[in-house]
Amino acid sequence: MDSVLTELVSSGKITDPQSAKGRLMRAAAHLFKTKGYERTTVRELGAAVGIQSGSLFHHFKSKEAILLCVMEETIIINIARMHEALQHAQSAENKLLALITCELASIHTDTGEAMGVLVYEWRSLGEDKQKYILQLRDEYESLWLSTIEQGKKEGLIEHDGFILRRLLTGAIGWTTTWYRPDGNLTLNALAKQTLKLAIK
Amino acid sequence: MDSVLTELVSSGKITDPQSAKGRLMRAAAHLFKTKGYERTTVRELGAAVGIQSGSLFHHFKSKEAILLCVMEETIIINIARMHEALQHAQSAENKLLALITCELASIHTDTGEAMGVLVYEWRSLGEDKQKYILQLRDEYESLWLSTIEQGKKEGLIEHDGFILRRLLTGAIGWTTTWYRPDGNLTLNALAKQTLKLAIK
DNA sequence: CACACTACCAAGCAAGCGCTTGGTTTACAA
DNA sequence: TTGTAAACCAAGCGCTTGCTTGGTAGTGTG
Repeated sequence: MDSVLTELVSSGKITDPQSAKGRLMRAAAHLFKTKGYERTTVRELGAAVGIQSGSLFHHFKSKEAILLCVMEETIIINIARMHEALQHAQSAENKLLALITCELASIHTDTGEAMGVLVYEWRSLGEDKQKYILQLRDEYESLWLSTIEQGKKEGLIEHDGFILRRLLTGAIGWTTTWYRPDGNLTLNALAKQTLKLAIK
Repeated sequence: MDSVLTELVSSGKITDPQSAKGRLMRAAAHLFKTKGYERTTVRELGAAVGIQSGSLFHHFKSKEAILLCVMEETIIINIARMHEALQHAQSAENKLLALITCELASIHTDTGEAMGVLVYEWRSLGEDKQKYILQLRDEYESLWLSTIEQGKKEGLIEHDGFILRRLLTGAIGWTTTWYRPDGNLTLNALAKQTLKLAIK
């Protein structure tokens, strides 16, 4: 467990992955990612952690609350990790590479399944919950946009900032469907290839 | 209605959009895209075209069959349109621009909602149906890969072909979440910006 | 020991789901 | 006019869904 994660757990900002609730959330992320939220039943969810379906509602007040919690904590973790990664980079190119690597890692390491849920299942949230998640997302995106702006000032980037970020979001997010970390292509190599899209 | 579409309709390869079945499929694509397949009920589907829910099953043998039909015809249409577009381009750069423009158009014009369904709802298909759709998809992808290979031979492209195509797939597909054709950015301008990612 | 609290189970309710059924209307050809 | 088939309706069946309820075992605290 990395230091960013332990810090978040001990400060109470996210659920301890070791706890019963944490294990439930991991199981939920797995099922929501592989089967989709709507096709996952509370009975499957219960069985995945070895309890009755009704007992879930002792930990969460609804199925939707589980989904929300998974999404919320995933964003919080990855915002924190991105902040951390940015601190070790100075030039725009290094910062951009750090962001790309971070985002790829968020999809292909521990938070991977939850990130998939975040992207594909947000429509299953009620309207007000969607707004809340979108708000967290804006915080995350501002880290990207300010780095890209620095890149434009340094003459590294020609594209419009918003368009470039959105194209990159798609390119990186889509890797969830094809990239496998245990294959020939390392995550860092993929990050470099992706960086090459953005800069000349 | 473009000539490619009329040809496909009159040869019986796809359903006439004017027919009752065609209107139903368009309504289904709209609901599946905006609400998701699982969250769309046959009662809503019926109401959208002004018939009882049970009457749907006169046209399709199941709800899943509607989804499959929407996906199938959408790929067929867009394969045909891409073939057509490639015939008017010679250089790798022009061909690549044609492919990008075509794919963007597929997402943002008449087949747009159905394309969204194709990308986001394939997990709702049974296993054998998924395989069938994947097969059609391979046909579509081979058009991209051969064009990219031509680009590498002409020294236009540095990236690995498979990786580049997949990054572009994501970048283009993601535009469904943010690009609006009625805004300031034209579809052709967006295509050019996207092309700039791929080539030096 | 008594009390409170957390974590859970067993049972099942109300609602909504996809789909079936039997019958009616409409269109058109013989 | 009659026969046939397509298009549709009204009703509802059987099942699954998310969630509730009432109760119980285990654990720590005064």
